[in-house]
Amino acid sequence: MSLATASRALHGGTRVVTAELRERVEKAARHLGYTSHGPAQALARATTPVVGLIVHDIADPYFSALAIGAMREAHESGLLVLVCNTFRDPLLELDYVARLRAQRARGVLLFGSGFTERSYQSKLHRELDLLAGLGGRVACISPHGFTTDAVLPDHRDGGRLAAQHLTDLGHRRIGVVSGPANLLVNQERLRGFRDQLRALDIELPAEQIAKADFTREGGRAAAIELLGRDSELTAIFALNDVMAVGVLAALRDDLKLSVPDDVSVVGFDDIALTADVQPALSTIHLPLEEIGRRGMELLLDEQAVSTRTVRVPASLVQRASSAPPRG
Amino acid sequence: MSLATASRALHGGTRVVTAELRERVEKAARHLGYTSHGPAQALARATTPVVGLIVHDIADPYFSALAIGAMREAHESGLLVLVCNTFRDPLLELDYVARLRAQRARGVLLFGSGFTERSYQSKLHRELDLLAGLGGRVACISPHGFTTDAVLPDHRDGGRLAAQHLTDLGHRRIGVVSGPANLLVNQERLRGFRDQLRALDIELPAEQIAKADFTREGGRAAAIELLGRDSELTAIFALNDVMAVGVLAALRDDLKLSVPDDVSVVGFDDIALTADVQPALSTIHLPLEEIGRRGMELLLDEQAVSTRTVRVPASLVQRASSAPPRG
DNA sequence: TGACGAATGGAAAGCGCTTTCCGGCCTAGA
DNA sequence: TCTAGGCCGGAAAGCGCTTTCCATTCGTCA
Repeated sequence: MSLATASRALHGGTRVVTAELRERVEKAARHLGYTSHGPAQALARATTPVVGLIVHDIADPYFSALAIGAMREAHESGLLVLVCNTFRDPLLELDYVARLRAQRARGVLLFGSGFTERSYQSKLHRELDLLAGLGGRVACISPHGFTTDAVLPDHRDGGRLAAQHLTDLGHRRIGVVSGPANLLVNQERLRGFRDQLRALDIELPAEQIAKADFTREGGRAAAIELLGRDSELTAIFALNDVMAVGVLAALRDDLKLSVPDDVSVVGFDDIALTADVQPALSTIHLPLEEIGRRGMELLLDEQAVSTRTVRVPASLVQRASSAPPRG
Repeated sequence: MSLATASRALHGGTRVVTAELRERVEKAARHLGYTSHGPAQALARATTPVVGLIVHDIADPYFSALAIGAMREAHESGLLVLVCNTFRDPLLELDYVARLRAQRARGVLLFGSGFTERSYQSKLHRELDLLAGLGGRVACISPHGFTTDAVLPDHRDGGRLAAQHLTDLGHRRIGVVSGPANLLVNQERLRGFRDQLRALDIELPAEQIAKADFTREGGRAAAIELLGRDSELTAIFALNDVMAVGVLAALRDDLKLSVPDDVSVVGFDDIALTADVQPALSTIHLPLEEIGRRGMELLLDEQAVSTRTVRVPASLVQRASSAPPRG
């Protein structure tokens, strides 16, 4: 019996084989402890069963929620997922795209936000173009500064909703804990927030904005700074939940202020456990797992006639951390 | 110029090449937009630059904390990580090991716990043996029912510490929210807890143990059940933090009981945000990221003379959710 | 019963790379 | 000036598979 026959029996492929023969081959394979050689198959078939996922930090609940959605979808298509953790380093991101290309990944799904720097964007774009030239597909979540298939949560409107919520409650002097200024998502969220305030003729001077990285500790430090600069603030909007949790910690542990009595807090993303923190966090909800799933769907759906965009609305979830300002 | 020369220039490999030549080749490669073909390299070199990570649920902070540690280590060795999410399905786990073997992954790192079923264990063991026969390495976190390189957090002692803590506070009637009975980690933690109680002549009747899956909702339902069965319980020990958060939610939202005044709660793992929940959770700390890192270290360190075992101690972190029983 | 077509097994050509082996060139020592 | 030894570039084999192309066999219809 030849290799050709065996290959056909094992994978069907172009031609069908008698059930009896397949049976026989499979038994022999099992008996010999044979395992097909993936790289060789990839070479011969000119395709691999793997896709790449690029995340900034898989330990961040935001990314892991997106990831689980994407992985579920990938699993349903029988694909393996190479998870690339950039540790928020743009250079590493570029490097990973190149490596995924070398691995001939079917596609690359970019999570997290792109950076605003033009040079970064064009470099990344070039890497992705090379990938596409090799037949790889590309999709991303949130804007990355160039056009590809993308799932676009409405960050802008989310920011707007947060402003509306806080102003509806009566807040006028609101601090903002912003993430890194060069992240596109961050910009969008902030822009929506500011637009809404402006529509109501409320000021948002620079002193009321504090920068932090997207971490709990960053949020904590930023909150302390904000209230140090202006103790009259009655509310704080954190541009993501992880930082919002830090803000709550600062208020509770460092500043001994009560939330929402002294200060209201609103976050963004609605990650897991936001309902369980102290106090339960009001936030802008994004269906993260669903977003991840849709992203992978886009990546795997070959019928791309043109660039597709899936818009996902944001919504407000009011919990215990926001209330009308005291007095 | 031949392919051989180019290959040597690009990767060094067995022989060194003039700097000038390398320069020239690299420029040409860049100019042509050349990207090496990973699968072909893998075939020729008989090795791949990828390792596999098997997790039950990457969105669970326990696993994502382990994962980030492992990924950091893998990145330092220039390896790509294939993350396989089993969705807690043992069959899928077996399937993933087989697929990683087919992909000729350098090694497979198993997170999470093994199941107690003998048939599962022997099947998994067989898959892993085949992998090892192909030169792949294997390591795991927590016991899996067979011997490999392993990082073994002291689950037993963690359980013991939890019991000691609660009994030291004066609790005698303690409920336990257990995870699936067929998970080895779960067994170990419970055993340690029970041993310590027994040493103090305290009963732990079956009615004081409620089973749940390892989720927040599971913990919540289990807490309601436990207190329904015995309203005199003064404390609850949840076998992991995710369930403990569910227990807190049940107490707060469903049963309107105060923690720790009415009921004390202790968790296990010390995942992110446990300090931020309401009230801050007393728990058994495990250095998760470090554990993940050590696991990958074991996996990548080829010098394995014999099976290596890294033991990691557990420790108590007392926060606000545990206190002496009322009156 | 003969011949034609369908169906099936096998030989062989690659897929894109690495690496061994060989041959030519250059340097240095006699 | 001649030769031995060291270097370096290139040809070619081979990694393990898939798939095309042929050859063969079988079934069927005239």
